[in-house]
Amino acid sequence: MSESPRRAAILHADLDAFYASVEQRDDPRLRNRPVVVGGGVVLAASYEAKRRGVKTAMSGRQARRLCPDLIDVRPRFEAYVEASKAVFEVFRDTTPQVQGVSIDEAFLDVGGLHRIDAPPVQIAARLRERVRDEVGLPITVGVARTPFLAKVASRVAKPDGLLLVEPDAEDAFLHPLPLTMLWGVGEVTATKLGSYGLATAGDVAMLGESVLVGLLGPAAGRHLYAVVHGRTPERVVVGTRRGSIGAQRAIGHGAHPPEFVRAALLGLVDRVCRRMRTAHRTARTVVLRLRFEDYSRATRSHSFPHATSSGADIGATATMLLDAAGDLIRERGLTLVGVALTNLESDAVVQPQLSFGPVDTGGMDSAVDAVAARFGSGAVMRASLLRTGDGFSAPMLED
DNA sequence: TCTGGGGTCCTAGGACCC
DNA sequence: TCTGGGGTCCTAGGACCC
Repeated sequence: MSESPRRAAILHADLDAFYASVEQRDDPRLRNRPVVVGGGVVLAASYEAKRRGVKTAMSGRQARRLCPDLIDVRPRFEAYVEASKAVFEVFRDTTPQVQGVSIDEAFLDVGGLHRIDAPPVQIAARLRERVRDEVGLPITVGVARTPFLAKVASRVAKPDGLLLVEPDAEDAFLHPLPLTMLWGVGEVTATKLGSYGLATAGDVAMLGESVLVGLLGPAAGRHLYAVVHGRTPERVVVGTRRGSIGAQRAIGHGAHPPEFVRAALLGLVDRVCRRMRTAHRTARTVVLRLRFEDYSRATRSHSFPHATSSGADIGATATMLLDAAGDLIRERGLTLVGVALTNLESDAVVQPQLSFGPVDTGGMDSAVDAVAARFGSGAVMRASLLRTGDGFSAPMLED
């Protein structure tokens, strides 16, 4: 195995203040003005608002206190989905190796584009122009050897920027950065490390891996060690499917009648079941999410022996979990209820399970023949033959 | 400064199996 | 009678991301 060339060929493309930029694009009166999208809570803030201290997830009241001339716009999610699709078309037109991260960002591997006689930075510059011209939105691109470094580069370059991190300048780029600039280091970890006098990536780079593992646990410790030494995976990951589908609803403070909570929960169940069926998925685990007056949280879950998409089963299970959490709810006061479906499977797996067998005592070959005779040779390709006490049985997993 | 609606991944204990 | 190690699944909680 030969050493791969150290080349900055990963782009991280990240739309700036995405929801707010779409609103400013569609309504000229909002341009160059401090704009937030969202009602009670800030979902997105334009850079004019950010410069005044307004941040995502801040309450609307707090935001208006900081910025009295703030313009508050209701979200238009369809418009954002539409804009996202248009931007991702530009991404995929640039390279087939696109790894979506969220509605407004993606990693692009442009290392395999030998036909294009341009270095990755030029491809990145062209991408920015195209998104600006064709979709009308500002986008920042970081270019580096690994997705992680590209992500940090785009963070540093925001807004409306382009930043290349050359492979031989990675430490010089990374080490002066405060820990919170590193993707995956949040408030809790930064505070913990800060209590040991560690403020920058360079500070952490002086520590051994075992020290970090002792501080943060095996996974987080090893990950951060790899991060500060530039040893993060070089490839983008394409073709993964989501692992859970959920919905939740804030129901406000104060007492809520149990029937109200139950109805809200069943409404959420209905929503996630629809989304799941549209995605041709089934779920094996139902998770009830709760949040309380004191902002503490709790989850309750139940797994089925087999995956299902049945709204009736999922609704009954969610209701059962809610009833079982009755004491907790009465003690702490409920402010949010949610449901998530996890352990998702492809719905082909729970197509009618044709059970067949035991078929033979002669061995695998005759079992295969018997299944082929009954269901056609194609079925054998997709059947699992199970050895039983007296031969083989063939549960038909797909039809 | 008290916070909306989506997600991902990791940890840890207990049950259960070999 | 007491004693391993290793693995998987389930449940609950927590950190983090946008």
